[in-house]
Amino acid sequence: MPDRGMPDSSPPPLDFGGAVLMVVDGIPPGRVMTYGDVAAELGSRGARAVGRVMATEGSSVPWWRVVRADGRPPAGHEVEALAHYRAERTPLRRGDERGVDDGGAAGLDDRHGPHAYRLDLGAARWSPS
DNA sequence: CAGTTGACAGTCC
DNA sequence: GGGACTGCCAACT
Repeated sequence: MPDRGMPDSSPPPLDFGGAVLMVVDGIPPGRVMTYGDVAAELGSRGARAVGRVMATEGSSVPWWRVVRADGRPPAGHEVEALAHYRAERTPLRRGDERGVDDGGAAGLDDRHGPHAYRLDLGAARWSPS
């Protein structure tokens, strides 16, 4: 058998990114997972590597369900993620929940920054099992 | 082939 | 409770 003149130039069907997308896609609505948890699920500790995948192929998965260990959504998408959290009833920690309906510009109106809201990981953290 | 970057995490002050 | 430094892993230049 003759050799393999063709150095298979086809990429593997399931690489690191594929596994990440699969885990993220397995996160149910109303729940969130930290980058570290996703990486740990893959047997890796490259939390940053997971974030990198989300930045490239994340457009194909509910990226808003993947948040940081601080309880903050991905950088540059805080506002976009907030819209999804409110729609999915994800446990948020805005200092004090006063009803989803604040009646006005509240929600994006923060005194500490453009978006100082945080997720309640203690209640929204989900583990695949 | 090596250095740099990046949608992070964990620990110390 | 928040800010700064270091560590890790994968992809890009």
